[in-house]
Amino acid sequence: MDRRQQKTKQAIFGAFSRLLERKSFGNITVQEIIDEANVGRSTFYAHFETKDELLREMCTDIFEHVFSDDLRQESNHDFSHSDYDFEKEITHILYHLQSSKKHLKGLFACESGELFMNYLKGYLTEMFSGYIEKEPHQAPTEYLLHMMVCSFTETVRYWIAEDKKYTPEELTTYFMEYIR
Amino acid sequence: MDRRQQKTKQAIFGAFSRLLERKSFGNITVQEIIDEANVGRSTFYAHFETKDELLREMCTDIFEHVFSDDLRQESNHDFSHSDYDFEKEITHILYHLQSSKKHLKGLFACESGELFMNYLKGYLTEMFSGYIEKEPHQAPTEYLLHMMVCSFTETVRYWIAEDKKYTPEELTTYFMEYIR
DNA sequence: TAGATATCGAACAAAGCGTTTTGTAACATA
DNA sequence: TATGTTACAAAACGCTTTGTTCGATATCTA
Repeated sequence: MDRRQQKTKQAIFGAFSRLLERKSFGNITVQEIIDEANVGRSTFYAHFETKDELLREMCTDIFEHVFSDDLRQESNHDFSHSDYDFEKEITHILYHLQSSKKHLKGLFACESGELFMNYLKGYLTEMFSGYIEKEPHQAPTEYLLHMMVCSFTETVRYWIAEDKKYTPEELTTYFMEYIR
Repeated sequence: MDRRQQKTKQAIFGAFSRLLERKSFGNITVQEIIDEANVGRSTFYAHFETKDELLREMCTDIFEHVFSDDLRQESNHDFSHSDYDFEKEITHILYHLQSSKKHLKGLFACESGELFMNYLKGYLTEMFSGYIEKEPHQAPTEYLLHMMVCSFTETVRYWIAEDKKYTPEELTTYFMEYIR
């Protein structure tokens, strides 16, 4: 890929990410993005059809980067016999997320987070479904799965948004204690 | 208040709510709202300065309606000795929410939900803080509070979004089981 | 009924969007 | 190093949406 294209794309991603930290997605204009990124108008549209497309692409980029090696394992998650494996996987994911913290902050902070969140939730739903049903419960499995997935994304949100200084291991402990 | 104003405001609230069920807040135009509500352009702007203002006003309306009697109690929530009271309060809130289901669906369904969610979370944070610290725990209290609040809003979202046919009592049971 | 006021409808400027064009600079390659 | 290719900046464009204004009309209140 052309060096110029890389630079432009990175400039736009960076600018967009920075803007997302202080404004909601809906209130950010293309003009602001290209001003912040210092690229021409036509250049922006050469790379992205729309603002939504930019968001989508940034999300997939990050998601694929964060979960690339996990996805390669063909995600055969079966935690039915081992709490330890489950915890290890959680910590593993948190490490990945930590390394992408810079861009994630904007994505988790505001309304636009929905999109990346949905990627994450899709992945987690599959992963967590192996962990459920270990103990008998009244609530529908579907409900518990939904709640566990949301609890995890909210844990991450709590962690990222306020720059909480916990290690992935600490956070895993807290999370496991919460969902018991 | 003038009967015409009431009718107009209700027409706009209704139209907006219906649109929110099928489109995200950012993609709804004022034109669509006034077409759906069947009111003139100038009329809309006579009532609301902007689209965001409409959202804000609808949220406060619903929130105040749902929690009006609870708020009057000066919210002296102290559940330190009684799980029963806590459960009763939860069920109570769910009943209120159920009665406003129509408008809430749009607010919970999409990106715009953030605003109403934040009202709700503010209220719940105060309420839940009395329930925490009953058992010793490793995780920071702040974290647990955040998680409990989010768990509740997610429970409601799960309930509303998919028109799950649980009674407030059933849902309370599930929620209490989850947060234990 | 009379006076007040909410609404309608149309027209308007301003801002944002997405496209197109032209000239220039950075690139890959031979 | 020379050459063709590609990405970029800048400006102009038509279009959509926004938010305002104004006079005419319908509907309220008292």
